[in-house]
Amino acid sequence: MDDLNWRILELLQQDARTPYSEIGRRVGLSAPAVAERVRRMEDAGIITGYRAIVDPGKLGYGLEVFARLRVAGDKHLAVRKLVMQTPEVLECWHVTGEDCYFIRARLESVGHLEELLRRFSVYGSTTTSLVLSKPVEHRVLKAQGTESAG
Amino acid sequence: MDDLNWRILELLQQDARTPYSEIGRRVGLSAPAVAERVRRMEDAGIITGYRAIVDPGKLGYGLEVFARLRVAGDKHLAVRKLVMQTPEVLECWHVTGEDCYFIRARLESVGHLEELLRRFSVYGSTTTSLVLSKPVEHRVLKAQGTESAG
DNA sequence: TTTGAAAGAAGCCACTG
DNA sequence: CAGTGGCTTCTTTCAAA
Repeated sequence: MDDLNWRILELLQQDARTPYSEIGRRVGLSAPAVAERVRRMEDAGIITGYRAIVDPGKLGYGLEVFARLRVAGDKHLAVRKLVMQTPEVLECWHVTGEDCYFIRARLESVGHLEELLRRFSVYGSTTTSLVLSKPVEHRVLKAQGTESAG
Repeated sequence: MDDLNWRILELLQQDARTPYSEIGRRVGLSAPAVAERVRRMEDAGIITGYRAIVDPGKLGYGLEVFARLRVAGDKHLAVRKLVMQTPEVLECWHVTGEDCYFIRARLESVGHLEELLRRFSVYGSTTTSLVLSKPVEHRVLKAQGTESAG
Protein backbone atom coordinates (compact mmCIF):
# COMPACT_ATOMS: atom_id res chain seq x y z
CA MET A 1 0.00 0.00 0.00
CA ASP A 2 1.94 2.95 -1.28
CA ASP A 3 0.62 6.44 -1.79
CA LEU A 4 -0.63 5.70 -5.31
CA ASN A 5 -2.74 2.81 -4.07
CA TRP A 6 -4.26 5.00 -1.40
CA ARG A 7 -5.19 7.63 -3.92
CA ILE A 8 -6.76 5.02 -6.19
CA LEU A 9 -8.65 3.64 -3.19
CA GLU A 10 -9.97 7.07 -2.27
CA LEU A 11 -11.25 7.69 -5.77
CA LEU A 12 -12.97 4.29 -5.91
CA GLN A 13 -14.54 4.81 -2.50
CA GLN A 14 -15.98 8.11 -3.72
CA ASP A 15 -17.15 6.69 -7.03
CA ALA A 16 -16.74 3.01 -7.73
CA ARG A 17 -17.44 3.59 -11.40
CA THR A 18 -14.65 6.03 -12.12
CA PRO A 19 -12.99 4.72 -15.29
CA TYR A 20 -9.45 3.43 -14.84
CA SER A 21 -8.39 5.83 -17.55
CA GLU A 22 -9.54 8.78 -15.49
CA ILE A 23 -8.03 7.42 -12.29
CA GLY A 24 -4.82 7.04 -14.23
CA ARG A 25 -5.02 10.63 -15.40
CA ARG A 26 -5.45 11.86 -11.84
CA VAL A 27 -2.73 9.81 -10.19
CA GLY A 28 -0.31 9.90 -13.10
CA LEU A 29 -0.49 6.29 -14.27
CA SER A 30 -1.70 4.47 -17.37
CA ALA A 31 -5.08 2.73 -17.31
CA PRO A 32 -3.61 -0.82 -17.37
CA ALA A 33 -1.35 0.06 -14.45
CA VAL A 34 -4.36 1.23 -12.45
CA ALA A 35 -6.30 -1.90 -13.40
CA GLU A 36 -3.44 -4.10 -12.22
CA ARG A 37 -3.18 -2.28 -8.88
CA VAL A 38 -6.93 -2.55 -8.36
CA ARG A 39 -6.85 -6.25 -9.20
CA ARG A 40 -4.14 -6.79 -6.59
CA MET A 41 -6.07 -4.89 -3.94
CA GLU A 42 -9.09 -7.06 -4.72
CA ASP A 43 -7.01 -10.22 -4.48
CA ALA A 44 -5.55 -9.04 -1.17
CA GLY A 45 -9.05 -8.52 0.21
CA ILE A 46 -8.49 -4.79 0.64
CA ILE A 47 -11.30 -4.03 -1.80
CA THR A 48 -14.13 -6.41 -1.01
CA GLY A 49 -16.70 -5.22 -3.52
CA TYR A 50 -18.50 -2.41 -5.28
CA ARG A 51 -21.97 -1.31 -4.29
CA ALA A 52 -24.65 1.05 -5.43
CA ILE A 53 -25.81 3.13 -2.45
CA VAL A 54 -29.56 3.51 -2.25
CA ASP A 55 -31.70 5.84 -0.16
CA PRO A 56 -34.17 3.66 1.76
CA GLY A 57 -36.25 6.75 2.56
CA LYS A 58 -37.05 7.11 -1.13
CA LEU A 59 -38.26 3.52 -1.27
CA GLY A 60 -40.86 3.63 1.45
CA TYR A 61 -38.62 2.97 4.45
CA GLY A 62 -38.83 6.30 6.21
CA LEU A 63 -37.84 5.05 9.66
CA GLU A 64 -34.30 4.22 10.67
CA VAL A 65 -33.66 2.76 14.10
CA PHE A 66 -31.01 1.26 16.28
CA ALA A 67 -32.17 -1.59 18.47
CA ARG A 68 -29.75 -2.79 21.12
CA LEU A 69 -30.43 -6.32 22.20
CA ARG A 70 -29.44 -7.83 25.53
CA VAL A 71 -29.30 -11.56 25.08
CA ALA A 72 -29.12 -14.46 27.52
CA GLY A 73 -26.10 -16.71 27.19
CA ASP A 74 -27.47 -19.56 25.13
CA LYS A 75 -29.58 -17.61 22.65
CA HIS A 76 -26.79 -16.32 20.43
CA LEU A 77 -27.20 -18.76 17.60
CA ALA A 78 -30.93 -18.10 17.43
CA VAL A 79 -30.36 -14.35 17.39
CA ARG A 80 -27.81 -14.58 14.62
CA LYS A 81 -30.21 -16.67 12.59
CA LEU A 82 -33.06 -14.23 13.18
CA VAL A 83 -31.12 -11.11 12.16
CA MET A 84 -29.82 -12.83 9.05
CA GLN A 85 -33.32 -13.82 8.05
CA THR A 86 -34.87 -10.44 8.78
CA PRO A 87 -34.73 -8.21 5.69
CA GLU A 88 -35.40 -5.03 7.68
CA VAL A 89 -32.05 -5.46 9.44
CA LEU A 90 -29.49 -3.58 7.35
CA GLU A 91 -26.58 -4.17 9.68
CA CYS A 92 -25.93 -6.07 12.88
CA TRP A 93 -22.89 -6.00 15.11
CA HIS A 94 -22.06 -8.40 17.91
CA VAL A 95 -20.38 -6.26 20.53
CA THR A 96 -18.96 -6.34 24.02
CA GLY A 97 -20.88 -4.74 26.87
CA GLU A 98 -24.31 -5.26 28.35
CA ASP A 99 -26.11 -4.93 25.03
CA CYS A 100 -24.73 -7.83 22.99
CA TYR A 101 -26.16 -6.89 19.61
CA PHE A 102 -26.49 -3.58 17.85
CA ILE A 103 -29.08 -3.78 15.13
CA ARG A 104 -29.62 -1.07 12.54
CA ALA A 105 -32.91 -1.44 10.70
CA ARG A 106 -35.07 0.35 8.16
CA LEU A 107 -38.83 0.34 8.58
CA GLU A 108 -41.94 1.64 6.93
CA SER A 109 -43.79 2.80 10.02
CA VAL A 110 -44.03 2.75 13.78
CA GLY A 111 -46.34 -0.25 13.52
CA HIS A 112 -43.65 -1.98 11.53
CA LEU A 113 -41.16 -1.15 14.29
CA GLU A 114 -43.39 -2.59 16.97
CA GLU A 115 -43.69 -5.79 15.00
CA LEU A 116 -39.91 -6.01 14.56
CA LEU A 117 -39.26 -5.43 18.26
CA ARG A 118 -41.74 -8.16 19.14
CA ARG A 119 -39.77 -10.59 17.00
CA PHE A 120 -36.52 -9.70 18.78
CA SER A 121 -37.81 -9.41 22.31
CA VAL A 122 -38.18 -13.20 22.36
CA TYR A 123 -34.44 -13.40 22.91
CA GLY A 124 -33.89 -10.58 25.36
CA SER A 125 -34.63 -6.99 26.22
CA THR A 126 -34.32 -4.28 23.60
CA THR A 127 -33.37 -0.62 23.78
CA THR A 128 -34.47 1.33 20.75
CA SER A 129 -33.27 4.66 19.39
CA LEU A 130 -34.69 6.47 16.41
CA VAL A 131 -32.18 7.96 14.01
CA LEU A 132 -32.72 11.70 13.63
CA SER A 133 -29.82 12.56 11.34
CA LYS A 134 -26.38 11.40 10.25
CA PRO A 135 -23.55 13.87 10.81
CA VAL A 136 -21.20 11.34 9.17
CA GLU A 137 -22.59 8.87 6.70
CA HIS A 138 -19.95 7.22 4.51
CA ARG A 139 -16.48 8.17 5.54
CA VAL A 140 -13.83 7.53 2.94
CA LEU A 141 -10.95 5.63 4.52
CA LYS A 142 -7.70 7.49 3.96
CA ALA A 143 -4.08 6.94 4.77
CA GLN A 144 -3.31 8.31 8.21
CA GLY A 145 0.29 8.97 9.10
CA THR A 146 2.66 6.30 7.79
CA GLU A 147 0.75 3.28 6.62
CA SER A 148 1.83 -0.22 5.81
CA ALA A 149 -0.27 -3.33 5.53
CA GLY A 150 -0.11 -6.67 3.81
CA MET B 1 -40.44 1.58 -9.01
CA ASP B 2 -41.68 -1.49 -10.78
CA ASP B 3 -40.33 -4.99 -10.47
CA LEU B 4 -37.72 -4.44 -13.18
CA ASN B 5 -36.28 -1.44 -11.35
CA TRP B 6 -36.06 -3.45 -8.15
CA ARG B 7 -34.17 -6.22 -9.89
CA ILE B 8 -31.77 -3.71 -11.44
CA LEU B 9 -31.31 -2.12 -8.01
CA GLU B 10 -30.52 -5.47 -6.41
CA LEU B 11 -27.90 -6.27 -9.01
CA LEU B 12 -26.25 -2.86 -8.63
CA GLN B 13 -26.25 -3.15 -4.85
CA GLN B 14 -24.47 -6.50 -5.14
CA ASP B 15 -22.00 -5.25 -7.74
CA ALA B 16 -22.05 -1.62 -8.77
CA ARG B 17 -19.88 -2.41 -11.77
CA THR B 18 -22.13 -4.95 -13.43
CA PRO B 19 -22.29 -3.87 -17.09
CA TYR B 20 -25.68 -2.65 -18.28
CA SER B 21 -25.53 -5.28 -21.00
CA GLU B 22 -25.36 -8.05 -18.42
CA ILE B 23 -28.06 -6.49 -16.25
CA GLY B 24 -30.18 -6.31 -19.39
CA ARG B 25 -29.54 -9.96 -20.11
CA ARG B 26 -30.67 -10.95 -16.62
CA VAL B 27 -33.80 -8.81 -16.43
CA GLY B 28 -34.78 -9.14 -20.08
CA LEU B 29 -34.07 -5.62 -21.33
CA SER B 30 -31.63 -4.00 -23.73
CA ALA B 31 -28.61 -2.18 -22.36
CA PRO B 32 -29.86 1.32 -23.24
CA ALA B 33 -33.17 0.59 -21.53
CA VAL B 34 -31.30 -0.39 -18.36
CA ALA B 35 -29.12 2.72 -18.60
CA GLU B 36 -32.21 4.88 -18.90
CA ARG B 37 -33.85 3.30 -15.86
CA VAL B 38 -30.65 3.68 -13.82
CA ARG B 39 -30.35 7.31 -14.84
CA ARG B 40 -33.87 7.97 -13.64
CA MET B 41 -33.26 6.27 -10.31
CA GLU B 42 -30.17 8.45 -9.90
CA ASP B 43 -32.15 11.58 -10.76
CA ALA B 44 -34.87 10.59 -8.30
CA GLY B 45 -32.28 10.23 -5.55
CA ILE B 46 -32.97 6.52 -5.15
CA ILE B 47 -29.41 5.67 -6.14
CA THR B 48 -27.15 8.14 -4.38
CA GLY B 49 -23.77 6.84 -5.49
CA TYR B 50 -21.43 3.95 -6.13
CA ARG B 51 -18.73 2.96 -3.70
CA ALA B 52 -15.84 0.58 -3.45
CA ILE B 53 -16.05 -1.29 -0.15
CA VAL B 54 -12.74 -1.63 1.65
CA ASP B 55 -11.71 -3.79 4.60
CA PRO B 56 -10.24 -1.45 7.23
CA GLY B 57 -8.76 -4.46 9.02
CA LYS B 58 -6.48 -5.07 6.02
CA LEU B 59 -5.25 -1.48 6.19
CA GLY B 60 -4.04 -1.41 9.76
CA TYR B 61 -7.31 -0.56 11.50
CA GLY B 62 -7.89 -3.77 13.41
CA LEU B 63 -10.23 -2.31 16.03
CA GLU B 64 -13.86 -1.45 15.38
CA VAL B 65 -15.86 0.22 18.14
CA PHE B 66 -19.17 1.83 18.90
CA ALA B 67 -18.99 4.83 21.17
CA ARG B 68 -22.27 6.18 22.48
CA LEU B 69 -22.06 9.78 23.53
CA ARG B 70 -24.35 11.50 26.00
CA VAL B 71 -24.24 15.19 25.30
CA ALA B 72 -25.37 18.24 27.23
CA GLY B 73 -27.95 20.43 25.51
CA ASP B 74 -25.77 23.15 24.04
CA LYS B 75 -22.85 21.06 22.81
CA HIS B 76 -24.47 19.58 19.72
CA LEU B 77 -22.86 21.84 17.18
CA ALA B 78 -19.42 21.24 18.65
CA VAL B 79 -19.99 17.47 18.61
CA ARG B 80 -21.11 17.49 15.00
CA LYS B 81 -18.04 19.47 14.05
CA LEU B 82 -15.76 17.11 15.94
CA VAL B 83 -17.14 13.90 14.42
CA MET B 84 -16.98 15.39 10.93
CA GLN B 85 -13.36 16.37 11.46
CA THR B 86 -12.31 13.06 12.99
CA PRO B 87 -11.18 10.64 10.27
CA GLU B 88 -11.46 7.60 12.55
CA VAL B 89 -15.24 8.09 12.71
CA LEU B 90 -16.69 6.04 9.87
CA GLU B 91 -20.32 6.76 10.70
CA CYS B 92 -22.21 8.83 13.20
CA TRP B 93 -25.91 8.89 13.94
CA HIS B 94 -27.81 11.45 15.96
CA VAL B 95 -30.47 9.46 17.76
CA THR B 96 -33.24 9.71 20.32
CA GLY B 97 -32.71 8.36 23.80
CA GLU B 98 -30.22 9.05 26.55
CA ASP B 99 -27.20 8.52 24.33
CA CYS B 100 -27.55 11.25 21.74
CA TYR B 101 -24.84 10.13 19.32
CA PHE B 102 -23.83 6.70 18.09
CA ILE B 103 -20.34 6.76 16.70
CA ARG B 104 -18.79 3.89 14.77
CA ALA B 105 -15.04 4.18 14.47
CA ARG B 106 -12.04 2.23 13.20
CA LEU B 107 -8.81 2.33 15.15
CA GLU B 108 -5.30 0.97 15.07
CA SER B 109 -4.93 0.07 18.72
CA VAL B 110 -6.32 0.37 22.22
CA GLY B 111 -4.08 3.35 22.75
CA HIS B 112 -5.63 4.93 19.72
CA LEU B 113 -9.08 4.24 21.22
CA GLU B 114 -8.15 5.89 24.48
CA GLU B 115 -7.01 8.96 22.63
CA LEU B 116 -10.26 9.08 20.63
CA LEU B 117 -12.41 8.75 23.74
CA ARG B 118 -10.50 11.54 25.40
CA ARG B 119 -11.35 13.81 22.49
CA PHE B 120 -15.05 13.00 22.78
CA SER B 121 -15.38 12.99 26.54
CA VAL B 122 -15.01 16.76 26.47
CA TYR B 123 -18.63 16.95 25.38
CA GLY B 124 -20.21 14.28 27.54
CA SER B 125 -19.94 10.75 28.88
CA THR B 126 -19.16 7.89 26.53
CA THR B 127 -20.16 4.23 26.54
CA THR B 128 -17.90 2.11 24.39
CA SER B 129 -18.47 -1.34 22.89
CA LEU B 130 -15.95 -3.32 20.91
CA VAL B 131 -17.24 -4.98 17.77
CA LEU B 132 -16.63 -8.73 17.90
CA SER B 133 -18.31 -9.78 14.67
CA LYS B 134 -20.94 -8.77 12.14
CA PRO B 135 -23.78 -11.22 11.61
CA VAL B 136 -25.20 -8.85 8.96
CA GLU B 137 -22.84 -6.52 7.15
CA HIS B 138 -24.28 -5.04 3.96
CA ARG B 139 -27.90 -5.97 3.47
CA VAL B 140 -29.20 -5.54 -0.04
CA LEU B 141 -32.45 -3.59 0.07
CA LYS B 142 -35.18 -5.57 -1.69
CA ALA B 143 -38.80 -5.01 -2.53
CA GLN B 144 -40.98 -6.16 0.33
CA GLY B 145 -44.65 -6.71 -0.28
CA THR B 146 -46.18 -4.20 -2.70
CA GLU B 147 -43.92 -1.20 -3.18
CA SER B 148 -44.56 2.20 -4.60
CA ALA B 149 -42.57 5.35 -4.18
CA GLY B 150 -42.13 8.67 -5.90
C1' DT C 1 5.19 -0.05 -15.99
C1' DT C 2 4.20 1.58 -20.76
C1' DT C 3 2.41 1.38 -25.45
C1' DG C 4 -0.64 -0.26 -29.24
C1' DA C 5 -4.27 -3.43 -31.00
C1' DA C 6 -8.54 -5.93 -30.18
C1' DA C 7 -12.71 -6.78 -27.55
C1' DG C 8 -16.22 -4.83 -25.05
C1' DA C 9 -19.29 -1.33 -22.92
C1' DA C 10 -21.53 3.18 -22.77
C1' DG C 11 -23.85 7.10 -24.93
C1' DC C 12 -26.44 9.00 -28.77
C1' DC C 13 -29.85 8.79 -32.28
C1' DA C 14 -33.73 7.59 -35.23
C1' DC C 15 -37.22 4.30 -35.36
C1' DT C 16 -40.84 1.00 -33.58
C1' DG C 17 -44.60 -0.71 -30.64
C1' DC D 1 -43.44 7.34 -23.89
C1' DA D 2 -40.46 3.46 -22.96
C1' DG D 3 -37.82 0.15 -25.55
C1' DT D 4 -34.96 -1.51 -29.57
C1' DG D 5 -31.17 -1.62 -32.81
C1' DG D 6 -27.34 0.47 -35.07
C1' DC D 7 -23.54 3.54 -34.88
C1' DT D 8 -19.78 6.12 -32.66
C1' DT D 9 -16.79 6.93 -28.82
C1' DC D 10 -14.64 5.64 -24.79
C1' DT D 11 -12.87 1.98 -21.77
C1' DT D 12 -10.94 -2.30 -20.70
C1' DT D 13 -8.02 -6.08 -21.67
C1' DC D 14 -4.22 -8.52 -23.60
C1' DA D 15 0.14 -8.79 -25.76
C1' DA D 16 4.80 -7.31 -26.24
C1' DA D 17 8.69 -4.56 -24.86
